[in-house]
This record gives sequence, structure tokens and C-alpha cells, in this order.
Amino acid sequence: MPVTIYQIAEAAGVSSSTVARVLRPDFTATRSDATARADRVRQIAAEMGYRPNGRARALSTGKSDCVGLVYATDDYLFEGVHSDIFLGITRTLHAGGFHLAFCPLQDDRGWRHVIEESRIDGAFLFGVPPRPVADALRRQCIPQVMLATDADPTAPTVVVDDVAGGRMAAEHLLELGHHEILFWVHPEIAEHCSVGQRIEGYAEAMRDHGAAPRTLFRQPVDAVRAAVTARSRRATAIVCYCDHEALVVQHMLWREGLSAPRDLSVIAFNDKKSMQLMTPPLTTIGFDAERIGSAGAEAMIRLIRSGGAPTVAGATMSIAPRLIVRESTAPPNEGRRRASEPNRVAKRPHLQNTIALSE
Amino acid sequence: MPVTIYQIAEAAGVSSSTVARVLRPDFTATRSDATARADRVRQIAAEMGYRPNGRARALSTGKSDCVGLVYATDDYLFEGVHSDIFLGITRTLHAGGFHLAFCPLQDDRGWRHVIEESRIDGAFLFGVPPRPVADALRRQCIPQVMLATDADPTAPTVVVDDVAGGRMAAEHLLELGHHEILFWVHPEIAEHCSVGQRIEGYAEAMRDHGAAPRTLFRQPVDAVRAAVTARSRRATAIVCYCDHEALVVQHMLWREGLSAPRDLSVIAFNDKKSMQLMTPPLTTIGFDAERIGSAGAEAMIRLIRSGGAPTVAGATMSIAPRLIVRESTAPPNEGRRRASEPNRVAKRPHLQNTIALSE
DNA sequence: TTGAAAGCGCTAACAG
DNA sequence: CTGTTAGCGCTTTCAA
Repeated sequence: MPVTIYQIAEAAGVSSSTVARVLRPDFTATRSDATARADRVRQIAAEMGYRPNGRARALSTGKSDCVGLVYATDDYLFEGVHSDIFLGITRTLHAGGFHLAFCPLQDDRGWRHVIEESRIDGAFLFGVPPRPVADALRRQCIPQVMLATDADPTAPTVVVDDVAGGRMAAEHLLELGHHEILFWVHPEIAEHCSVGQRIEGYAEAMRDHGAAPRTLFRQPVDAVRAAVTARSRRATAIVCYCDHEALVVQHMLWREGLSAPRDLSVIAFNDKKSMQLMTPPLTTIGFDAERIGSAGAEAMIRLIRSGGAPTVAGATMSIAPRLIVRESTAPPNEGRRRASEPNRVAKRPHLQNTIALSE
Repeated sequence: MPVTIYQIAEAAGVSSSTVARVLRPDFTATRSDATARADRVRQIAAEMGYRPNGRARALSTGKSDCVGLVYATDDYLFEGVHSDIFLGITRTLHAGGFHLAFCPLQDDRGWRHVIEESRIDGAFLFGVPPRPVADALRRQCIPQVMLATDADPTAPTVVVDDVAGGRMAAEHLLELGHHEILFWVHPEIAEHCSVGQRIEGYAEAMRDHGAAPRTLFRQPVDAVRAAVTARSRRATAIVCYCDHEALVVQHMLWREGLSAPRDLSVIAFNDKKSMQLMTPPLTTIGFDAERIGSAGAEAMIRLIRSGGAPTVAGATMSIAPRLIVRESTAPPNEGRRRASEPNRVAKRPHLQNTIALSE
């Protein structure tokens, strides 16, 4: 049986409020007799193995110290950079005295249990929630932080500057001398604001350099194959929306007896570990995904502590992407001349930022 | 302001206990006047937008309807098959009226907040927790379910039969005609019971077939390279502990100008999506990871509902692995004769179970 | 079947 | 600085 402040109060011969007060982390005494008594109470509490009861405190304060991770579908829940975002969230949240609970929207029962029954003090959102959920959050006055989406400018938001990312990707290829550069979005990719933004940045950069954007939006890999093996206007480089396209492209090339960067320069987004071990290691646009989570959690804690003060509109934090050059990009036709060279890093002088492989 | 049962009671002209009783999901009335009154109360509750307060219920019942996901380190939290296990857990848990909260052990504050302050009704463990955590769980009488680990036979456990998996992997290669078969564990792999079990199954199968086990335990990739390029007793096949080794092997082969399965047959564990898109698609030992989570959650709900009844020792559920043959394994030396063939599936008749690629 | 009343364990006013 | 006194919103006896 867990011990309560009343049992401690009785054992120490003081009132329960004294126990509660003394045990609070921010307690300070000025008079020395008070300090002495406080120490005694604390010692007794420790001896009796006292632990505050979070459930009781939650009822009393109206705060659960729990934040919800609200997601619409778990199909892609742990895909891509989500995992790193979650790490950032949990690390920051736990350090601040909160914990994180899953809150899926797929099943009505799930989110009602968590949101409507007042089990969370705040909600992380990865997109605009459906009407009933949004209403419930508003009714319960639950502060919201939007992550990796620009959907609702009235809530604090942490986003990646994907337009800049799209630019960087295209510019890297343009600077290598490419002109026929594809942008590919796989049909299976879920709708997300980053899709349009990356395309936008890519298209801008292309036009700035007098090149024509060639976007393969939600098209099958055959479209890529055709563009890469065409006689005229053969594509020599491709920007992949994310790592999935990169894998598929790589696979397609392999089936065709082609390879990157000899026949096609490949650049993608999201710097997952496995990208470094692709053959060749993938040039990519990466960003600090964990930072999205930690920045979001910091904002969340601030919001909750401030008692859900009216959100400052436009409180958007933007994470800058960065180019990580590895071996899947090269000047056009360069490799084609010496197709049979081995794949040694040392022989590819244009590689400077190559990250050491974890082998 | 959220509405309470008292407000409903007043509006309906009944007592708060009647409201509470009527609103309970299992309420049934025999007398018709009671039914009528119940309907009226329910309607008023609906009109007023009543939602039960989970925090209040938690205090009153001593149950939070929350289960903790207890993990020692988040370094590998979302790696490998964990994500799928989590999916299984959350889906089953939410359907049963529970939710899941992260509970990291790395930071003292984190787990004390969740476990010691009685915020969870149960705990999923992925290994034996350190002493203070185990003590806290016991003191709070929090039921435990162990997942993907065989550490504590006194708690309900869901495991994968990794000895069988190791056997299957080795036997597949042996049946293809291989004799010099490596088993490789990368130095970065965290300690886990599956390591030893997979090795055990592999070694058994090897001995059964009169072959000598050659285990490279926590050795760098150079050891693999040496074995694969050796003049005598050249290794023609390798069993990788998991997908990470497979990536590294694949990469190493590529650097050397070699390829699978021509120069080395490669088989690994864990059937992640990206394995299908490797070049070549990876033969692997997979298993239904989501099932681990859902089975664990089912056991958990049972435990919690039964009021933490004394656990039946040996309540271990085992998930069977299965061999998924793709293109990274082939008879030894087969490919070597026709090194310049293209990588078309159609030309590799020994491939039968090849799974359609999601391209 | 209903209502009154006593908790659950902690927080928070407010006198003293 | 301490103790008293009400709650927080729901569950749960136990009479009526």
C-alpha cells in the first residue's frame, strides 16, 4: 500500500499541509526551526518510502503532466524522420517533468479516451486534425504545437524550410553541370506540405538557371526509367522527394544494368543512416529532425506553463536543411567515360563532405 | 468549462449517483420508468456536452488506463522491428480503452515521473530493468509484460523463436550447396538475447550438416572482407545478424567490385521494407513483428483486468520466423560463371518466393 | 432502483 | 510559518 501525506503527517506529528508544503520542490524556509522540522518530515517521508500520487495531483491541479502525440494514421508513423522527431520530443518532455502518450485518430475510441477525457495537457499535431478532434481540443483548451507541417499558422509551429531544401538540391546538380534534372514523387507518398515545397524550390532554381523543371508527380518508376533511357533530352540527374524514391531509383538502375552517378546523378531528402550505406552512398538534403521535436517540446512546455496564454500568431520556427554531398552525384557523363573503375572513394576527387561510414 | 455529473444531475433533477450510474456503459434497467429516466439523463448529458473526466476517474478507481512503454535507451528505440511492435501495441491497447505512454529509463526523472507517481497500470519491458525500476514496479504492483526478450521467465513474454530463425537461415544456404558460411554480428549491435539465439540456431544447423560454424562476433567489416576474398576456405555465404550488417556487407562488396549473390550469398534477419529494394533484394528471415505487440497488449489488458492476479510462470508466447527468399542468395559459384548477365528477375529461375516490389 | 455520504490523495485559500 | 477547511469529479458503499 502506497503511503500518503496523511500517514507522514501523523508519524511526524504535523498537519498534512505541512507535509505537502515541505515536500514541494520549491520549498524554502527562513526560520531555522522550520528548516529543522522540514528535514525531519522529509526524512520520515523517505523512510516510509513516500511517493507523490500523480493521479491525485492531476485531479487536484487539473493537469496531467502528459502531452499527446496526435497522429491521423499510423501507416507512416515511424517512417522517415518521424522517429528522430519523437526522440527530440520525449527527451525534452521528460526532462521538463512531462511524459508523452500516443493518441491515434484512426479509431474514434482512441482519441476520445485521450483528448476528450482530459488526459493530456497539450497536443502535438502533424497536420490539421479532423473537425471533431479540433473542436475537442478547443473545447478542452488544450494547447497545440504543430510539427513538420505548415497547416495552421495560428498555432506554434516547427517546420523545415523545404523550399530552400528543394533549391539546394537542384542547385547542387545544376552546379555540377546538369541540365535535364527530374523531380520525382512516388505514387505511394502521402500528402504533405513538404511535397509541394520541395518541388517549388526545385522549380525556382531550375528556372533561375534557365533549365526546365521536369516533375514526375506521383508517377510510377517507369516514367523515370523512360526519362533516363530516352534518346533525346535524356535526364542525367534526379531529385527524389525522399529516401523511398532513392531506393526505388537505385533499384531500377540496377535492374537496367545502369548505376549512379555514372548514368544518373541521384539526390534525395532526409538523411537516414541507411542512406550512407547505399551503393553508392547517397547525396542528400538532411536536417536536424530531432531538433524539430525538441523545439516543439520546448514551445509546448512554455505554453502549458503559461496557462495556455493566447498563442502568438506566426510563432513559427524554421529548421534549415543542409546539403550532404556523398557519392551518388557527379558531373554529367563524367563517369560514363570510365565505367569500369572501382568504387573507391579516393578516386572521386569531387567528394569532399563524405561522411565516414559506420562500418 | 467542462460539465460535471453534478450539473447534469441538477438539470435533470436527479442525484449525481444516478447520473454516474446511468452513464456507465454497462447500465441496464428492468423497470420501464427507470429506462425512461435514464434516456432523459443521457440526452441532457449529450446536450450539455458531457465528457467524463479521466483524471477524476483515475483517482477514484486507482487506475489510469495508461500503460508504459519502458525502454532503457532510445538509441535504438525506433530501429529494426520496434516500430512494428509499437504499432501492434497501440492498435490493440487503444481498442481496449487504454493508451500508451513513453517511459525512458535513461533519465531518472522520466521513469520516476511515470512509474513511481502511479501514472501507469502496466509496463511493457524490452529487457530486465535496472534494480530501482524493478523495485518500483513491484512496490506499485504494476503488471509487466516482456516483449522480444526472454529475460524474465516469471513475467508473461512474447518472443521470436530466434534459434529456429538461425537454423532456417543456415539451412537455406546449406541447401543451396554452401559450406563456408559466416555469421556476422556488427560491433555496434546492442546486447540482446536474439544475438546468441540466432548464432545458436545457425551453429546447430551447420554442425548437423557437417559444416564448421564461422562466427564473426562483433568484428569489423574487414573480417568479413578477408573471409570473402581469402584464397583458401573462401566464404561463399554469410548470415547477417540483422539488416544493418546486410547493408554494410552489400556496401563492402560494392567497394570491392563484388556483388551478391555472385560472389557472396547474403541472408539477414528482419524483413524491413527497404530490404526488398536492396540491390539485389535481400533474402531474409522475417516474422510478424506487429503480432508481438498485439499479443503483448492482449496479455497486458488481461493482466490489468484480472487485477494483477499472480502471473502464471512460463506464460511465454513464441512467434515463428519464416524464410523469405529473394535474390541475394544463390548456389555457390553459380553466378560467377556468367558475371555479366543483367539483373532481371526472370533470368534467375531458383527464385520462387520473390515478393513483388512496391515500385 | 435511487440518493446520501464518504472517500481517492493532493492542492490551495485563508485564518491563526 | 502552520493548521484548518474545502474542494477537484468520480466511484462506491449502504440505507431508504
